[in-house]
Parts: sequence; C-alpha cells; structure tokens
Amino acid sequence: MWSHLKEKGVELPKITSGGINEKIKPVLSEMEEAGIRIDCDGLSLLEQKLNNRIDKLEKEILKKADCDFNINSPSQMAEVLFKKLKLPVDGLKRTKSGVSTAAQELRKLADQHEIISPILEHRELSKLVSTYLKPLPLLVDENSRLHTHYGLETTTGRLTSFEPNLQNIPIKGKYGMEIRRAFVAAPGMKLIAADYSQVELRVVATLAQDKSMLDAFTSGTDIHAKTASEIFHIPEVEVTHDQRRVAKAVNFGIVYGQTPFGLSQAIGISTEEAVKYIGDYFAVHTGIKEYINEMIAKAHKDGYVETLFGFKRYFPEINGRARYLAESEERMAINTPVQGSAAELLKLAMIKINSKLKTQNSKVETEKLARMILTVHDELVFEVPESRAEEIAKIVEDEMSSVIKLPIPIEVTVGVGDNWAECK
DNA sequence: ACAATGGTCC
DNA sequence: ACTCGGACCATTGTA
Repeated sequence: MWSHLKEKGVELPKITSGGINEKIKPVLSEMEEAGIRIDCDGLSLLEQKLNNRIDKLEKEILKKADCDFNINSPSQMAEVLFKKLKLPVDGLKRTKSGVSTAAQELRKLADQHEIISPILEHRELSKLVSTYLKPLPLLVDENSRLHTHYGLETTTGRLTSFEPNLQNIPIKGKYGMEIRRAFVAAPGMKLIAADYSQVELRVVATLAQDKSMLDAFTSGTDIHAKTASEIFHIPEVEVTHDQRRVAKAVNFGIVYGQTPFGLSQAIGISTEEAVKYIGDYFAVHTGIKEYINEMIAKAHKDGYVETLFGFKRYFPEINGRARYLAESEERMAINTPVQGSAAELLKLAMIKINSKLKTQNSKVETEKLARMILTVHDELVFEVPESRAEEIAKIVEDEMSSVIKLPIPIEVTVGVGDNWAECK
C-alpha cells in the first residue's frame, strides 16, 4: 500500500508487521521480568498527604452542600448539584441517567457556586490515591519492583500494559511528577527515558507527503507555531501562546479524523470558529486533505487500510446504513495508519536496541546489566549502570532516530536521572 | 457479574 | 441528537 513512498526516501527494513510482533514478544517478556523499582515509602507518604487533604475537602463539600452524600457517586453528585442547589443545567452534557458531572462540565459552573472548586480538587486527588498511590505498592515484588504485563491485541498495533497499567501513570497536574519521582533506579543504576517527539505528525507528514509539514520537520521549526501562523494568517514570530495552543489541537485533530464539533469541544471555541480553522488548515495542507480522502476511499472500496509495515485493520460497518458507525470507521481509517505505523517504529526500535544491549551486556557482570524496562507508546525507559549511562543514552538515541529512513528527521529526546521525573 | 460514569496516559 | 484516534482501571449502582 505504501510502496510508492520508496521513491520519496522511505526505506523499510525487510520485516512485516506480523514479523515484528513475533520478534518483539521475547523482548516484552524480558521487560516484564525485569520490572521497575518503586519507592513505596515515597508513594505512601504522598498518599497520606493527599488523604489529609481529601478529608478536608470532603468536610468542606458536605458543609457547602448542607447535606450528607457520597462524593464518589456521580448520581448523588448530580442530585445535590442540580436538584438541591439548583445549579443551571443548560449547556451541560447529559448522560443516560441525567446531567453529567464530568470535570469538564463542572468547570463551566465554577463561577456559580463555591462548592465546585473543592469537588474538582477532590476528584483529582481521590483519582490519584485510588488508582495509583494505593494499589501500586501492593503489587511490588520482594525487590520493590513492579512487573506490568504487555499485550499485543489492539486494533492499531499499539502495545497495551496491564496489571498494572504503567502506560497511564500521571505526568500532568500538581502531583503527576511527584508520582513519577517514585519510579526509581536501583542503587548504582540510572534511569534513561527516551521519547520520539511528534512521531505521529512525522508519520502522517510522510504518508501524506504534505509539503508544508515535510518542510517544517526538515527545517526543524516548531510545528505547532507554524500551523498557528497558517490558520491565523500571521508571521510565525507573532504567534501567541493561545494561538499555538489552538494550532496544537488542530494538529492533534488531524490525526484523529477531526470534526469541527470535536475541535470546538476540545478547546472551547464555537463550531463556526472550528470550521474556519480547519478550512484554513486544509487550504495549506493539501497533502493531508488528499491523504484523508484516500484513506476513506480505500476503506470503503477494500474494506481495510494498512500501516507502513502492512498491518491491516478492517471496517465491517463502513458501507452499512448506520451513519454513525460508518463515520466512526472513517475516522479510524484516517487514524490507524498513523497510530499503527508510529507503533511499528517504536517496536522495531525496541527490537534493535534490545539486541544491541545484549551485545554490550555480554562484557559485564550480572549486576551491571543495562536493561530496557518500560515502554509508553512513544517512549522507552532503561535502567543502566551509572558508569555507562551517558554511553548507553547515546546508543538509544541513535538507534531510535535511525530506526527506519524517512524523508524527514525522526527526533528523539533523551534524559538521564535517578528517577522517572528527573529524566527530562 | 455487569453497565455506567469518570479519569489517567499517548 | 450527537460527534475527533488508541488503551486500562476505580467506583457506584443495578441485577
């Protein structure tokens, strides 16, 4: 499907998507076995701290509601907010059972009642405690190491992580980094974190042969700033923080098969504005527009699309009468080659790096092994002897950025530290 | 045991 | 009326 890209400078190794999956299985097993060391005391200290705050917030919320109810229950929360306190429901999303109390909706009510702010903070903190701080320490082995399990059964070719899921460890917010600080290197070792920057946008630029995007990545410009200059019709140097934020959402949306409504919801603008931004975007990015049309056409005609390495995803409903299902599958047809090819790049890099590390490790004693211990979609984490950290960081960076030859650079950011948060 | 709701990540 | 890709997991409430 993508063989024509060869003339444009894309060189694929002799491996198929299925071949990659067979080759990565032993790599994943090794990573599962290796695990990652957790500072349980650190987590439990943070848990206590958050629990104290949660207690205070709970008292505050119940007092402001002037009744007793279960804050963790969306239905009871809706009852209190919209029946007892009579907060306005217009413009709020609804669920099957009533008015939504999702954080995104509650934020719209922040000015209406002082109960909203403590509720949002309570939600945030109780999420961190119940999903991460409490369960993770229960799962460590005798060496304080956490062993996730990796799965290969996704519709796009990405990996999954479960029991526990280590691919959704917090990073944003007030406490995200504090939690990542508890993912530590063993004594005498360092962690290395290496991630691809904007790999999905680089992949779609390549698949679509979109001139504007290829130029941006070749010259190393800030891709979101460039998009902002295109949709706001201003010079790149005049782009404001907020314009860049909007442009970033547009770029993300491209990869997702975005609709004006979806974009408007994502960044809180009107659908009219969203229509304008998307229209102006496609006026410049004709390659992307064509890519989208081609994937939709192919999915309708052949019933599937595929990734760079030939992974196929089928769309059984795309020619059916259910419009919603068909449109949903059209968006998947746009996204799957992008997300799936990016996943294949990372898998191939993992296979190559694992082999390289094996060669390197053959010279050292068991205690000084350099191991790949975690993968999070576009990021790899390693635990390596302190003395070899810089040398191995360089190897990882080189292997990741040269994993296959694209017409544009594949940039990699590498960081070394004593814990995951420090690797930036 | 299961669905609904909500939330974390890329 | 409703909507942008891919996952996993905790809690509540119902069956």
